[in-house]
Amino acid sequence: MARTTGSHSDITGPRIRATALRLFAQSGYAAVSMRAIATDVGVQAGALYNYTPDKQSLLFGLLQNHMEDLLEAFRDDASQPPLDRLRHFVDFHIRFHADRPDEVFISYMELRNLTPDNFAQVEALRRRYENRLEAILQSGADRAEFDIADTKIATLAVIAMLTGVNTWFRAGGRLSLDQVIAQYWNMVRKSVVAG
Amino acid sequence: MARTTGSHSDITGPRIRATALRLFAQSGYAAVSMRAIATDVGVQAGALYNYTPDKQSLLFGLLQNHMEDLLEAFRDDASQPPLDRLRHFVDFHIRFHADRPDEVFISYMELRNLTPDNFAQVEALRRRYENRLEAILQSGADRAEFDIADTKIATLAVIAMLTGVNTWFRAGGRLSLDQVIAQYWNMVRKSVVAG
DNA sequence: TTTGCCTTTGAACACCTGTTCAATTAACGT
DNA sequence: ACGTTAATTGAACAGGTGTTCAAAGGCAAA
Repeated sequence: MARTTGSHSDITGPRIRATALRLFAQSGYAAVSMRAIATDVGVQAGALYNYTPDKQSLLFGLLQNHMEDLLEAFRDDASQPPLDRLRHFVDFHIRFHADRPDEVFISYMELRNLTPDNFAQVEALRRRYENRLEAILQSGADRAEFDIADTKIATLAVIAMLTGVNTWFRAGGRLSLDQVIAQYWNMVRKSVVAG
Repeated sequence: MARTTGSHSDITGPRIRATALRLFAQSGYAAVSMRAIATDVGVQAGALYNYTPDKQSLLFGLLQNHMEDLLEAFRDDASQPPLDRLRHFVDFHIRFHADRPDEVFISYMELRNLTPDNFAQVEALRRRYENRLEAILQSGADRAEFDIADTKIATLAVIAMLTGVNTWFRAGGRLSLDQVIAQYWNMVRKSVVAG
């Protein structure tokens, strides 16, 4: 056999990326072989190389796409009051990440499996996202509406707290996403507003 | 050659565990071969099997030790006011974790490389640690000194926030550990105390 | 100095790794 | 219907994987 019936790059390409994402999240980049991805998709390992130059690019593409989607999806309006902007950030961050558990997971776990160049690119994108939050916190601190000792640390603290939702939240669990967001918003708000 | 001069299990054993810890943290469990560990220690791969039945046990032992050390090191005094107990927790958690970056790292990253049985055991230890914090938050909520919607979520939120310190803190950086702890304590305190 | 134990070597086992490429065949435009 | 292009196979490559074990030799007690 060679080319198989129904085969098409518009179908195989996305399926390879989706499978790689799922398997990387499940078992880790190093533990997933190209043959395992191929078998799951239903092709031979060689066929993967029509869609990625190598395994590393497959991982990098997934992380890069995720970070770019994240940056593009977040809309901030600097003309709004800082507290409103912060609430929007908390709501957006939890919702966006809850929708993409696998992407979020590999974005944190597989960074060290990127080549130095690829790592630097993904890291730059993440820094840009963090800066968006820091700008909000800084704006609130400037107007004395927030009481924050160090905006850099507060940024990292808030993001770590919010992203932590992904380690335990499952749709259909004890709490709805709205309830979760409400409580996290309460905690974030109280932790930064001026007394 | 067979047995080498100066070889002794009291020396080789700890060195193997220390090397495994460092390499697992650096590159990930799946990416580190037994031969890589052996080479770093200065022995042949076969020698490792005098000290561990297999690679999996090497990882499990490291995680189990870390969690048991953590549980044993944390001292809580239920007769103290909740706010004092919480401050002690924040201080302890950040300090203990800052001292053991590699252990903390693999405890979060390599959980999925444990067999189901080993995973369950480590997870149980972690749950016990989380319960210690939840008891503090619950105690404060019971006395209306804390305002917390759901203590389970608040527990996870606080731990995620505090453990996040390890992703960026490096001794000798812009801020001292004391400064970091002070700011995190501020944020945690404000996020849970009753208004 | 001899004896027996402890520790390590080094080779071997069976199998898996990422990647390449000529051959083969389906799909598509004319 | 034909010719071109796109997609896939399947074998091959060179090397790496965790693990086992007989043989070897340093070590400590008698």
